[in-house]
Amino acid sequence: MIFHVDANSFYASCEGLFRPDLRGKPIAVLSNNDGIIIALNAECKEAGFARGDAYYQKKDEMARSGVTVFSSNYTLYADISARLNMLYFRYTPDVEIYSIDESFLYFPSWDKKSLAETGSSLRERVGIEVGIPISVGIAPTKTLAKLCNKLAKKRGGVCAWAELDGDAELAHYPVGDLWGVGRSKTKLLARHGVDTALDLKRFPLHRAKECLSITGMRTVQELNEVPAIDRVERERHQNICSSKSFSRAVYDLDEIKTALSDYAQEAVKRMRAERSACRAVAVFLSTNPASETGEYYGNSATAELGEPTSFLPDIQGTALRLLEGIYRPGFRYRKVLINLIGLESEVRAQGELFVDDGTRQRNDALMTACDRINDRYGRGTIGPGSRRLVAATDRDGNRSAWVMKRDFLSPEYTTKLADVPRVR
DNA sequence: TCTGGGGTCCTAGGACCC
DNA sequence: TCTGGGGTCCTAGGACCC
Repeated sequence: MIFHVDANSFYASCEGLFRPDLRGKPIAVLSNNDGIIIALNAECKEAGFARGDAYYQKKDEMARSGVTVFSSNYTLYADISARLNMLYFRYTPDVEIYSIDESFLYFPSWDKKSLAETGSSLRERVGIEVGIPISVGIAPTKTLAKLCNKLAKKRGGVCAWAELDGDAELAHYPVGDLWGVGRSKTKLLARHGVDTALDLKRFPLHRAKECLSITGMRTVQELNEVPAIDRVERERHQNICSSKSFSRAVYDLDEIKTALSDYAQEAVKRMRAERSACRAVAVFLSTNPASETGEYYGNSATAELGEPTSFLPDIQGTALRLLEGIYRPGFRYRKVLINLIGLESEVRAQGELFVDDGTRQRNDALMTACDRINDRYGRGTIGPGSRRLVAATDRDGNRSAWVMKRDFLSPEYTTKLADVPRVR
């Protein structure tokens, strides 16, 4: 049996955790650059706000409704996520961490009663030890467990498939709300007369494969209680990408280069943390696609590296060269992205013939030293000489466009000594 | 002025292999 | 009337996820 465990309004719950003064009051968390609402608690939803709302449009209304607004604090959310999973591992060694706020827990099939009890106990323990509200869905397949979880949110936090009249529930469940059925599949299914989860459960397998491909067929199997979706348990990522929108339009190549250098350093740091090396680098540059003023321009370029590498100067140099190739003067650029592609184990990577191991070792030692300095004195303290063509703030202290806007950032309560809350 | 960031999987088609 | 059979690897683009 599978438990699907999901934290409710996770980012908003994390922010509320250290602010008991906000209990029962609306909370919203904003995206990078304080652009849109990406998480809101129940009180905030009740006040009429929704995920995806642009902050600058709702700002005044939110202030009137007494909403407390936070910028994204991923350091905090990642730490709380780790605490949740540590607790899940006490219940079963078999935990698949699916996202920052969702995990699948695998249990041997005990009798139904003790499973639902286990779900309630888990919820209670998490409430006491981590302080974040969670929901638990229990079913024989991942798709059904996720469905039960959605039902659980309205039914006391725990919902077991075995205790439901399955077909009756599926008949009320819109097919588009199922895991793995997005907008385009919903549209396509409607043409075949499939509107509810029950319709899809009864959809013939061979036809499902024809019109929905293998993934859609698996969804049909899972609705019929046949496990078909594998776990994703990967030692390392296949790609690592880093990107941020600028806080306003940027025209200047040097400014974009500075941002790209920063993202390259960030991506390489993450790659080195899992001891991987990449085979290729891709860069994407674009103006704001949503903008009604100004012409849209977006372009990307990819380059293979000589050998799989995690050496920042090589990766960054390649990225900057790619950027120069796709940059066109005169556009109002809003975003640049770097993607490290074809990741493999650094140890196993096939080396280039004429690069000697001494060079590799020196490069690695250099990168390790840089990582340590940046960990200790802050991101961007040291890096390749080509970065920081444009300073983070100008002479008057104005923030440069490539520096993220985060006006409502909460403290790093759990990961920075100076930010640990004081109690009396 | 201002609308997020980071991923995975699948498919089709081309290049190439013996 | 007729052109072999059976593969792998790679890439771009689409769909989907949180």
